Order: sequence, then structure tokens, then C-alpha cells
Amino acid sequence: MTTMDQDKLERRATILKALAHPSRLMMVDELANGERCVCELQGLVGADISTVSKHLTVLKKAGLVESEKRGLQVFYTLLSPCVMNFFTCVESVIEAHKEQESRSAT
Amino acid sequence: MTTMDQDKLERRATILKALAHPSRLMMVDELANGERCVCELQGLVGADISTVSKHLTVLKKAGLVESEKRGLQVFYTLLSPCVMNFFTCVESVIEAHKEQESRSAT
DNA sequence: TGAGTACTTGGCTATATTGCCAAGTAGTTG
DNA sequence: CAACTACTTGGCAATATAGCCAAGTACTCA
Repeated sequence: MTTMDQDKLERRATILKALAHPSRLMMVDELANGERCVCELQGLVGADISTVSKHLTVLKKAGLVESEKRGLQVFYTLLSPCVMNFFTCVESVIEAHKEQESRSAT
Repeated sequence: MTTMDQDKLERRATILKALAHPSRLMMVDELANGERCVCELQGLVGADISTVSKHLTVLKKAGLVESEKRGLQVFYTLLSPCVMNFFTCVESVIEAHKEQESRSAT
């Protein structure tokens, strides 16, 4: 088959969508350095704890993180550090786009 | 700085968001094989041509593709084939998530 | 057990995204 | 120039996402 399965595309899109938010990117970046509790991530992104919790649910549903409750705290772990490799490419897109824009502005 | 610049996170999110749609993923996948006109991409995704055009605008604004008009047709080109590398990681997330789900269902 | 902490969920509003149709633009060709 | 093709844009309705507050759950510890 030349075209890709609709189901497969949707699952891929779900994962990319989960990453496609500034706060969630910030949390993923932080989790790349090791597990963090929700309160630590809240301190980082500076939103309501319920908002942070919902963002983490999005990441979890996508299969990007897992959580473990220990005592009063819930610790989140990044399951797929390979997503960090995305950013080299993403940055190159940003750089190329900047150049492109300044060229067209000329 | 330990936390990342808000602006940088937003630009990253914009690029990931641009990719985070089944139809756009399908188009990017197709464009990885070379430039395509809008009509070819329409045939692929099977939506209204205006819908396809708007999806392409999203990809273009993110800096992922560029367009060139030649005669009556507009040809789109993938500017950053490195995004194709994302999918190896994305697939591993999907696989790991499946296992995780079947484990927790036990 | 009762108060407190850490987190999740429900409910709501505001905003963004998606996709269609209709209308407009740009290039081609008789 | 008129009709046609390929595409883009405007406008709208349906749906999804984001974020806050309030309420609920789970665990701890005096």
C-alpha cells in the first residue's frame, strides 16, 4: 500500500499533539533529567496544579510518560527519551524558516 | 538558565502542532518522496481541496514546506526531511504503550 | 480520627482547530 | 477576452483544547 493506514496516522498524530504545547514541552524537557513530582513541575511551568495534572494526563495517555505514587507525591517519568532527539531537527526548521523569512523580506 | 525560554517553547510547539494531524502527516510522508502539487495531495487525503490547501498553509507557516507555482499548479516541497526520523521514535512509543496497556489489563 | 498535603476530576468559559461551501485570484488556452 | 483549471481565502458551524476554580480522593501524621 502506498498510503498509510488511517489508524496509524491518528496514533502518530496523538503523540505529536501531546508534545505540541509549550508547557508540556517544558515538562518533557525537565523529565529528561529524571523523574519529577507534580509539584516540582508546577513550580516550573507556573500554572494551576490542576492544569499541570491535566497536561501530564495528556502525556500519559500518549504513552510518553508514566506515573508512580509514592507517599503523598506522584512522580512522573519520561518513557521515551528519544523524543529529545526531535529538537535538533525542530531547531533546524526554525533556523531555516528565519533565513527564509529574512530572504523574502529583502 | 534551567528553564527554557517561553518564546523558544512556543516556536517548537508550533512545529510539532503543524505535524500533529493525520492528514498533514500523510502529506508530509508523501512529500518525503518528492514535490507534489495540491491536486495530487488532495487525491491522497481525499478531503476538499480548500481543506488540503489550508493544511498546507499550516505546514508552510511552520517552515516545514515551501511552495512554488508553475503554470496552473502549485508544487509543495518538504524542506526538512529530518522530521521523517521522528517516526522511528513515535513508533517505539506506540509499541511500548501497547505493551504497557496489555500489562495493566492483566 | 481529624487536619493537612499532594494530586485528580468535574464543570465551566474562552479560544483554537477543523472542514465544508462559496467566492475570489492567477494562469492557460481557444 | 471568455471560459476553464488549479488553487487560495472568507465565512461559518461543529468540535477540541486550555485553564481556572471547586470539589473529591488518597495518603500521612499528630
